[in-house]
Amino acid sequence: MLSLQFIRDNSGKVREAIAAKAVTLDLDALLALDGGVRELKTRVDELRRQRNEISNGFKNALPEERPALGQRAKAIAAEIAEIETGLAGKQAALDALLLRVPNIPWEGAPIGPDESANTVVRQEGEPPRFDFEPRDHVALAEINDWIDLSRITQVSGSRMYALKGRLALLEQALMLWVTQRLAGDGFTPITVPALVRGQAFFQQGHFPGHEEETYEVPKDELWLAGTAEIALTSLHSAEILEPQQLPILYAGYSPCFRREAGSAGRDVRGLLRVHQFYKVEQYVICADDPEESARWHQRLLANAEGVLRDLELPYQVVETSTGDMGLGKYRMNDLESWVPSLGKYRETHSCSTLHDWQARRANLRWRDEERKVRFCHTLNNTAIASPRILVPLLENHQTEDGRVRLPGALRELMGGEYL
RNA sequence: GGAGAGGUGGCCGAGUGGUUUAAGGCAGCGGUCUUGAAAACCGCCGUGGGUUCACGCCCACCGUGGGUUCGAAUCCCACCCUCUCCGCCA
Repeated sequence: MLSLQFIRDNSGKVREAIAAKAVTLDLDALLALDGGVRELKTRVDELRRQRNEISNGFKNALPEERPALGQRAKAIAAEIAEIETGLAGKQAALDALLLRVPNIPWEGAPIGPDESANTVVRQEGEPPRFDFEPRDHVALAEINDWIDLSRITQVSGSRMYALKGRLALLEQALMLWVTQRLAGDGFTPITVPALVRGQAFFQQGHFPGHEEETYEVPKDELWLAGTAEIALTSLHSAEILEPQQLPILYAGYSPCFRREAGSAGRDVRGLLRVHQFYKVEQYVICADDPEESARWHQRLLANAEGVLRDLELPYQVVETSTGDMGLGKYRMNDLESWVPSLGKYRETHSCSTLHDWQARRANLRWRDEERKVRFCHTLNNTAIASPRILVPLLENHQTEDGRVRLPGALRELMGGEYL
């Protein structure tokens, strides 16, 4: 969400953002509604003032004057009610449009309609060259009895999986390993619910628009979040934070649920795209200083790169295009890890700066040094998400005999050189 | 699932129809005093919106939405939420 004031004053910029992000939104209709709402509000406020004046004088009026005063107040109240009916409609329409106004993207973001416009910033590490026929992660896991992909479908359907043995252990070890390194870096480990209210999705920015991708539990009016970001954004909603509370750094762990409704037929094999997974998310609430949030963006990115480096995975940093970054984002960098069986890099991390777009929705504010109330900035990035990370991890580190050699950083945790 | 209690400003806590943004206290900010600090004393201290060059003025907000009334934090109705106890339970 952007402020109406900003939209009014910068309609050109907003128009460019709407085009760059390929959003369907009639800005002129929005501005017209805004004008209408303000005009009606001004009239209603003036009528209210008149009514209040009468009410306040009522007690001191002579008894014989009171009926006439009452009549006038009632007439004004009727007029107010009539205007308010129109006002409510306009306001609701305006609010609905306002939720669809995109954030202004970073000037350096490639402009384009979708991921085809994304650019690779740099690549780190060398994709491995195997002197044998490498297996994909499903084959590797099956050889080692680390996975059940077929039986589990009778329990839960497609895009479900069961990890077993050392691989099940590895998943939990990875979560702990990543959480501990973030905790050592000043992030507060926090475990949050995946079941959240619809309101939290609106605050985070996923709703309206992405309900189809989200599991709903209608009986309890709850939804299953696809990321801890939903709960973490909502956690401090409507708060006014003191300067000394900022920045807030979280390493949020949660199960994540995604319907993958729009991705039928894509990545159906294995662990790449599943309905339920587990994730440690880096989350930052900081002051609304673009330079400061830019620094946090780099820090979140560096943290994620550190994880990939220590997992000894080749990866590339992607500058996400305007059309691919989503409505609320200012800047987005994906990290894509090398997946040998596909012969390409696949997204394992996604780092986003939202400026105050999300904080406005969540009504998340802070009081600056001059005691002025301002919206915060929020950022987030994956720290690790499993089982997706297991795909490059298994495939890049496989040996000819079907084993998986662990990166040095995990050997102590897993008690051995091999998984 | 059953029963009860309660939702007032950053926090605690008064307030049951009339200028109530709302007593009082705590916290915070500024000042006096002090070598400094503490204490004491004095002052300031909610959010959003509209309007104004500005000082300011106006409107709304006491969980939410309706209703009664000239006038609602206060009365009525519905709903939501939180807490406690019991039951069930990882």
